[in-house]
Amino acid sequence: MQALSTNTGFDTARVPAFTTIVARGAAPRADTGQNAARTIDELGREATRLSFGRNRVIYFEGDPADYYYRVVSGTVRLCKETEDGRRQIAGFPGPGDLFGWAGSRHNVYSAEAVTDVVILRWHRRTIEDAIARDPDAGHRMLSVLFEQLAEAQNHLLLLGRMHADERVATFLLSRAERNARNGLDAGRILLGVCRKDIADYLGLTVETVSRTMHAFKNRGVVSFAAGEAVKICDRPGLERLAGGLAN
Amino acid sequence: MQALSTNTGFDTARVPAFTTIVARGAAPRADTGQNAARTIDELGREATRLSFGRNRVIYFEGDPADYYYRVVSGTVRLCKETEDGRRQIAGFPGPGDLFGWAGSRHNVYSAEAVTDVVILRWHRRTIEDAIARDPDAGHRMLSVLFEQLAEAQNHLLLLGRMHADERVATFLLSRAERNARNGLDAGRILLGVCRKDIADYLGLTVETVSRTMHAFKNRGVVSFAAGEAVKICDRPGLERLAGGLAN
DNA sequence: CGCCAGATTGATACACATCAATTCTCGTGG
DNA sequence: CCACGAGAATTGATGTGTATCAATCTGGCG
Repeated sequence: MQALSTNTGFDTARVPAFTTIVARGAAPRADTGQNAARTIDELGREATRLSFGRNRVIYFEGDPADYYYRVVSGTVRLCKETEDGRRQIAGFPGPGDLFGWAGSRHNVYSAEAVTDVVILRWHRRTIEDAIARDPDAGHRMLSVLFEQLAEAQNHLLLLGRMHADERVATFLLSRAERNARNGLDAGRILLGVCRKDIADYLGLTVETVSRTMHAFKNRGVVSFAAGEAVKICDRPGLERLAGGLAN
Repeated sequence: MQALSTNTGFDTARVPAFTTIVARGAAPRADTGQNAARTIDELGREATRLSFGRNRVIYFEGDPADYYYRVVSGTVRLCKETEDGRRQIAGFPGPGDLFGWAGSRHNVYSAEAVTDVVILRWHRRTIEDAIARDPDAGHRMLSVLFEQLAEAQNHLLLLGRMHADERVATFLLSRAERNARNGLDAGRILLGVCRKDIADYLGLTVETVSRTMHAFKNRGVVSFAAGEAVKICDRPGLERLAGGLAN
């Protein structure tokens, strides 16, 4: 087991060359008071704090999955690509969200920085030790995983059976809800990811995403504001478009 | 906490009317020696043994998710439906596989019996108690979940970005591998589920599944045998069709 | 000001869905 | 043992939602 006594007991040995260690073992931001992440919070001192520039790779699909991560600031994308360039995005972890270590041996997806990001990283063993010490920590880790599994399974229905307009509406609503959870205005969505990322998350093309969003605008369901902001003008309408899958 | 001292300490109070309690707290079949399920095995005595006839519902999407299940025999489907009848299947748990309790509060998917099935059921609290007693049990539960999450994430790429022939080829190979894990002939696939279930798992229609499988047959990649059996004649060919996603 | 990546818009193509018959399979009863 | 029926699977003809290809537009930045 690693040294736990010092305030800054983090290792740098395994940090990939393209990463930069930004901070000492400071406590993670408490911006999202998600109870599910508490276990991780308590391990704040054992975390390595890393930052990645826009579009840098945090880890590759196929790499040994020995670490667990938490986003401090910025947005990450979890993605996977075929040789001929088709890409699927599984999710966009944001501040407070956990990701990584999603398989026994190797990562199933890559993780990349959508924006400049700051993340905390723990070795798998650190988490395992914490669970061994504190049974309650095990429950909380299980909760986190159950939530991620539920999210992935909802995503299956979207990709397998929903039409383009339902997919886009569902995406907009999920973004709005994320805003609400973070105490922001739920009526004004900051997308935070480009059209290509949205398309690859929804299993569509950029053209279809663009057309669908403009169709929503023309119907008066949303309007476009400064920057990448989308304003929800008719939430019930948007929910109807999402087909009752607004979660 | 429930009584643990008796050999047959299972409750019947919450068994839905359409289920039948078949057996006493007998040890589960050790047919699949998957280490990941060991935790559950050790709890065999606390399990309720249930059986369901073909197409009966084990639990509904939206029901409180208080139970965890293990398949003893038969095949289960995890599925979700829109009001207008579109259906997505997330997976087909078979002997030895765990399912259920996949969200904090409520089930995200329904579970139904594809064939006649026998399953073991534990209350969530039983699992939580086991984890509290035995830290190693927590790791094993986490492993199970990580595996399920990885499976779901692979399924995302299939549904979001793969063509019909790639989907079908991937499905056939995954069935073959399951056979191999269970000690059966990996060259002879017993589908065990009807075309509609395959279609809803792959995000296609029955017609497309049928056409694609026959196209494989005409190319000499597979051949059809008695019953629902499919014989793999050209495994490298099938793997090429799957597009390197044969897992 | 001019560059360039990202976004939009339009015209066309195509993979798969949909609709519509058959044909197969297998359990059941005469 | 065979006829029957019903659900499942196959096969064919046609439709359509979204991809693809191809410009054009926009906005941030050196």
